[in-house]
Order: sequence, then C-alpha cells, then structure tokens
Amino acid sequence: MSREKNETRQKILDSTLKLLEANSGGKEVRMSDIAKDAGISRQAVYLHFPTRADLLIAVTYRLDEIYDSAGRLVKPTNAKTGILRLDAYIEAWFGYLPLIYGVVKAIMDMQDHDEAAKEAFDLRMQHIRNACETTILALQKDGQLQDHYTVETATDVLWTMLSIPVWEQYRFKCGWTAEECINRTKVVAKSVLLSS
Amino acid sequence: MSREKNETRQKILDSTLKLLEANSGGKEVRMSDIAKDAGISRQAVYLHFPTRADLLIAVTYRLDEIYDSAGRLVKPTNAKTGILRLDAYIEAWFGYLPLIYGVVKAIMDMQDHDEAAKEAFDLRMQHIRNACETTILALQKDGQLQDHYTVETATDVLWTMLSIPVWEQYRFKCGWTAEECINRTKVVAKSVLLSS
DNA sequence: CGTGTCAATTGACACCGTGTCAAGTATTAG
DNA sequence: CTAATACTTGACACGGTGTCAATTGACACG
Repeated sequence: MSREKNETRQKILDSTLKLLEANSGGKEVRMSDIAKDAGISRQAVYLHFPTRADLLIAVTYRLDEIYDSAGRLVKPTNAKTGILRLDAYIEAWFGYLPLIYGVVKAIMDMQDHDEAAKEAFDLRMQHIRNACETTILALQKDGQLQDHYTVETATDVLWTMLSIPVWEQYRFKCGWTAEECINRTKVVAKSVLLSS
Repeated sequence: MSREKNETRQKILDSTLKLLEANSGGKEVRMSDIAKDAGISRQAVYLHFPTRADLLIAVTYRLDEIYDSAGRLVKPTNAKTGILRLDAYIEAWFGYLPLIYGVVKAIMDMQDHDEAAKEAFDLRMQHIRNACETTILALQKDGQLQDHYTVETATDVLWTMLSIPVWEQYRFKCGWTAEECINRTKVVAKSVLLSS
C-alpha cells in the first residue's frame, strides 16, 4: 500500500527533477508537464503534493539524498587551516550548485508569489550563511581575517559572494565556466577577506 | 490633440511609478491598479501601452528624465585618478539604485516570461557593464589594477559586485543601510581590484 | 448644422496555469 | 461481497493579461 504510493510519488519527483534539469528551471515545467512525463494524470500529482511549491520543496529533499549534500558540506570542516577551509567550501558549494541549479532556479522564481517557497528557500540560504560564518570564524581564529571587518560583516560579504545570483551572473552573463566560477571566486574571496 | 494624449499617458506613467515605488515592485501593481490610480479605465491603459512590459519599459525612460540618470553617470568620468573614479562610480550607481529600485524590480521579475522586458533589462545592465569596463581601464592606466586580471575578468568581477541582486542581498537580507552598501562595496572593490 | 475623428468607456470574452470538486474505475485485502 | 486505496476523467473557479466591439462625448472643420 505505502509501497505503491511511494512508487508514484517517486515517479513524480523523478520526472520533476528531470524536467527541471532539462529546462534549467524554465517555465516548461507545469504541473501538467510533470504529470505527462510521469505517465499519470495531473490530478494524481495533486494527490501527492497539494501545491506546486510543496512539490518543488520535496524535490529539494530528494536532491539532498541523491547528491549527499550533507556529506559535501562536511568535507570542508575537516580542513586544517582557515584558508584551506575557505577554499574547500567554495569548491564544495560552487561545485554542487550546478547539479541542483534547475531546481534552485524554479524555487527562486516562486519566491515572490509563494510564501512557502520563500521560507524554504530562505532556510536553505541561511544554512549557507551559517557555513560562511563558520568559515569566517576559522579565518579569524588563524588571525588571517582582515581586521577592519566584524565577523558579521565579513560573513555578509562572503555569503553574498557565494550567492546564487552572483554565480548565475558569472556563469551565464559573463560566460565563465563552472571551473572559472570556483577558481576566480577563491581568488576574489581571499583578496577581500585576508589581511595582506 | 497630442496635448491631451500626452496628459493621459503621463498620468499612467506617474501612477505606475508611484505604485511601484510604494510597493517596491511588488505584485500590487496590476494593469487594473494602475488604471484605478490614474482614474481611467483599464482599457485606456492598453490604448497607450500595448502590454505591461511596454509600460514598464516606458517608465524606465521616464525615470531617466526625472532623476537625470545621464548626468549622474557623467560625474564619475571627471575623476582624476582611477581610484577616485571607482569610488565615484560606486557612489553614483548605488546612490541611484534605491531611487529606481521599485521599477527595476518589477522589470527584473518579468524577465523570465517576457522577452521584451528581458532585452530592455539586459540593455540597461550592459550600460552598467560598459561603465565598469571604463573604470577598470582607468585603473589599469594608473597601473593600479591587480596584475593577475585581464580587463575582461576584472570588469566581470566589478560588474557582478555592482549587480542589483548583490545590492538587494546586502540591503534586505543582510540589513545594511544604503550608506553601508556604498561604503563597504568601495572597500571590497578596492581589495579585489587594486594591487597591494 | 451635420459629419468625422479621436480618446476613452463598458462589458464580454479568450487564454493560461493553479488549484478544487465530484463521480467513476480498478485493484487489492479482509 | 465489501470496503478501502490509488488513480482517472472532466468540469469548474480564480486571477491576471490581453483582445474585441459597440458606444459615448468632445472638439474641429466645412
């Protein structure tokens, strides 16, 4: 019973994921598109996910499973020095982002008109901010943090440097490769945050 | 004849502007809201502006008139050194942005589903990019530009630092004041771009 | 005075996508 | 045989954009 239910549910999630990836969060991912792809009726989708926002949010959790997002975040915390940690974190996050970009984009686009989507997204971004703060603290502990910053301001700056719109601009408006986004951001972050 | 036409047209533009400013680009600015505020029928709005995108784009030109956006951009070009120019430009642009933010936001939100809005917006952003490039060239001429950058890459970085989403994040997610956005961006930009 | 033109009005309607509702079908389990 | 569960079908409401057609009112010109 819950067996079959999960099967359809998974099919919906997988189709959504596939379509979002294919369309990079574009508009061609309506509830009806998802249903069609999953080979079920549009209403069946609503049976499992009351709103589009709920579905997209569920997809993010699926994403976490698939790509082991927790594991990725852990690795940088093993770094010995603050600087290594900064590099490792930029690499981990900007390496992960392209994989999940379609979904992220779709949720971002909903933020304005959907409260639930906004909350879910803000929560994720808050996690990123926390990681930034930890990184800043590590730098500070090493005495590497530029002295004119408070921890909070430095965190704000790093967080913004690693924000999705910034990555989007580098990637799609400036035409940088994913690699370049990582490496140049490493350079920029160090110029900004480190003392001499 | 063209007298009266312009009057209504202006009323529409002014109402749109007023509503967008009040709502910071929020959704409470439908064609019907604009019509109501202007004291005319919804269809009259369509008589002057075939689509919502057209109207918003027209509002940006109105904005240019009101705030003399050209004049603002000129000032930084008078700066003697590259560094002064950088400061002046950040001050000019981030000082201007809050004034026009409502409209900018509304157009940004349309980008995904409206080609015309996207083009208009991209064009504006391209102007900003050009200004960034000129600033970078001034720095380079002074021998102040960090040597590991090409002009293009340095321009990309500055342009992204001065992008609207970055300002939004500082302003609304980090809670910085408009002043702080300006001053801290000046500091950050200099750390990133200048050699020692 | 009548006629034409132009701006604006009124009201209806199509389209799209989300979400809701009700009735029906098919499978499975007790 | 019956009851529950998953799903289907088809209709519909809503909100917002954009279209269309018929009408009104003002002003101008001969």
